[in-house]
Amino acid sequence: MPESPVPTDVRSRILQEALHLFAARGYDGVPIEEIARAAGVTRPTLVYHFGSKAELREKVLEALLGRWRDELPALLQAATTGSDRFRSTFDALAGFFCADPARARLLLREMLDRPDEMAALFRLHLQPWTELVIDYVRRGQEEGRIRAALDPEAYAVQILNAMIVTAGNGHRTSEILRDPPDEARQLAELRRIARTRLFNDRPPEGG
Amino acid sequence: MPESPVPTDVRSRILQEALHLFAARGYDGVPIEEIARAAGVTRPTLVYHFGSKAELREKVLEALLGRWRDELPALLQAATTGSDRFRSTFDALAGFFCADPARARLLLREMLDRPDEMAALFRLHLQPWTELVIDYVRRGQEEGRIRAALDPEAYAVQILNAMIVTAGNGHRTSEILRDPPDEARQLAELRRIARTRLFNDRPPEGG
DNA sequence: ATGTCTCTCTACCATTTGGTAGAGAAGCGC
DNA sequence: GCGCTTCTCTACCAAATGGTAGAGAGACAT
Repeated sequence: MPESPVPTDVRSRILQEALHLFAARGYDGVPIEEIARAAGVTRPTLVYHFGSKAELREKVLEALLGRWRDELPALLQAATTGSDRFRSTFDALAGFFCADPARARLLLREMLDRPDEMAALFRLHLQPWTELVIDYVRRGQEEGRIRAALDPEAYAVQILNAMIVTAGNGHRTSEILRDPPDEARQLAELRRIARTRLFNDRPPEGG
Repeated sequence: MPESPVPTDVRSRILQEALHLFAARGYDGVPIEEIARAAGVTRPTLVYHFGSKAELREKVLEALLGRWRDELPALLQAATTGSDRFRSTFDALAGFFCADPARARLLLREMLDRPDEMAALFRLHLQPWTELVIDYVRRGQEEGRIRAALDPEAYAVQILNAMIVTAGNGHRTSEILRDPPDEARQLAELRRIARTRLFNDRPPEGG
């Protein structure tokens, strides 16, 4: 169970508890009183620091996207040095969300609750990186390494979506089945799905 | 915009409005007063018919899963008669959710809000069908038509998840990009992703 | 010591919300 | 007509919730 250490700073503690509670039960499902209690303070202290529940929501989201934005470059750069660039990139991205499933769950919830604002935030923080990936795919297509019939934008959205859902809901969503695959199996298959669709011809299959 | 016709029956009207409002803003985000108003009655009338907000939630979910369960057999059977069984099955399943995106969104929300109860309901209503699909994949693997390295359970969960997310959030979630693909493009690419991963060797690519 | 700034608390308030009580209307068998 | 059931309403209530007021404690510079 990947749990972050408890920060000493009050604001950080509130942000962290809010992230986990909002992710678990949704913005409307969690009274700020409960967030404050989890952070070891009272409600007025919370609103003193954040002004209102709505502003707390913004700050939680901003912190999450900010961390993503700050870690993405390092992740993607590290992904260029390994022997299997596809795998490195995939695992780095998946690792970010699996490090704390609450991140993925909060993103899912916010995309459902406020799709427009979320789209704007995504564009603001992440557009350069998504375009970088898409350009990379396009180049691969010109060079013949990547399937020509692949739709780069749709492919990227699909794989990213699948990753977020799996990271956020992985161990739960699969319990439809008699022998439900665990998160690791799901991520491994997702990686194979993504890889098989991506590259033009790959001798049998690895991981 | 796929909109269902307004039922004359009060209970059905309430159920339909509840489905759409819960899907749009979540169970905790919608007062039953608003649902009642949308259905053209007052709050006490709603609770007269459904007992409580929680029971209304159950009935909405039950109606959704029930309809799915009732339509699935016909869909899957129709899928066995076409020339391209994979495409028929995929499109039939996608069509069910795209007919009203609120269905997919409600499922997503409920999986986030109450994963355990949802897993139980899924098992109850849908397990036979999922197992049928998985057995079909296993047989295909034995016959060599389907990739041996494919994890049937994980594959099924991944594709189903992706379909639900795309149907529920398709036109929104992709707005990260400068040139966002519409839902049709996303579903088409998802179908190619699923097909490419599934079959062992398929001359170039179709749809 | 004194004033100021930061932070936290207790006590309070207004609104929203789910649910209930009880009355009234409409249909129906008799 | 009369009683019974079904359905809907207005009026009301109690609890939960977001937010405010104002006091007090501590740090710190002067």
